[in-house]
Amino acid sequence: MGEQVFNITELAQEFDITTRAIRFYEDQGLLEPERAGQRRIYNRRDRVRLMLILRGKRIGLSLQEIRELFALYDAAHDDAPQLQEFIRILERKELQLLTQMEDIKVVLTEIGQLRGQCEKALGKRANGHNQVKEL
Amino acid sequence: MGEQVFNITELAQEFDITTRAIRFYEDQGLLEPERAGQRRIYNRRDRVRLMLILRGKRIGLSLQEIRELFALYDAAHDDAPQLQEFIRILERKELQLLTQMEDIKVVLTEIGQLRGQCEKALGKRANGHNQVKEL
DNA sequence: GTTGACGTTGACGTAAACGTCAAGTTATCG
DNA sequence: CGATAACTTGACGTTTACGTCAACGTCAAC
Repeated sequence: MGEQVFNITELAQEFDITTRAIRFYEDQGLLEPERAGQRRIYNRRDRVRLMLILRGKRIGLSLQEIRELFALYDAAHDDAPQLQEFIRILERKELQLLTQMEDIKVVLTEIGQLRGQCEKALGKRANGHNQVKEL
Repeated sequence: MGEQVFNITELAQEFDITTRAIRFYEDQGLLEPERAGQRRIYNRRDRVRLMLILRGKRIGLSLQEIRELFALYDAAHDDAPQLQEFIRILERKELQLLTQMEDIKVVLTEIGQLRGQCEKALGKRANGHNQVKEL
């Protein structure tokens, strides 16, 4: 019943990234897996961290920002000034993300319009709904 | 009645970027302003392009991707295969953007929870004053 | 024992997106 | 006219996020 663990290639395959990337995240202080000798061993918590890293990247955070958030979150539980700082960062991020979502909505709308125009130009019927994968 | 035009520093200030960046976008084929002698003169269409570039960047497009979209959009009006290609690119982007929006929603939710925890830890009341924005 | 798969640590290379000079050009103001 | 500000084109530097070797360790299998 030992905790479930993973090695580096398993994680790399699961998340479709390279082992190099994972080691790089460790260099940057984003992961601290156990070692068995010199081999890295990742537990479920490490795996969650990796997921957070990748999601952070997808929404446009730099590795440094991700590290700062991790660090602040870790430190924040017992230090009031840190908590205040953490809240400020979160609020800034929240505003950025809301802007980003607005941008995305605009672009999605435009994409829809452009696709409509294209299909019209191709003589297709805009038959109500355009199935996204019919090519 | 002459068309409204701008110089490079005006645009830089308006969009809070450097002139270097604007020239760089031109190097990359994203802008082609007129010239008065060697000075660049931007019209409203150039300005719109610049806005599109910046919005593209905000949603995570590379300059190359932005250029491809511009090029395809320009060419797409009179070439059916190009139109098909354009549609494919748009659909791929659409899927990416939907994923990105999902990520953002998740993070916004987490941010809300974290802030709640922090404020609780600080003994504050969630007295409503900081509802940064509603979805 | 050695072969091969897998893992490790450096060290160096690379692409994107600019920043930062340097050195010259043009417009304007007094 | 000269000074100054604003603009120009290179050319090289910088940061981020890895990729790409090279050289070595290790462990099970043959």
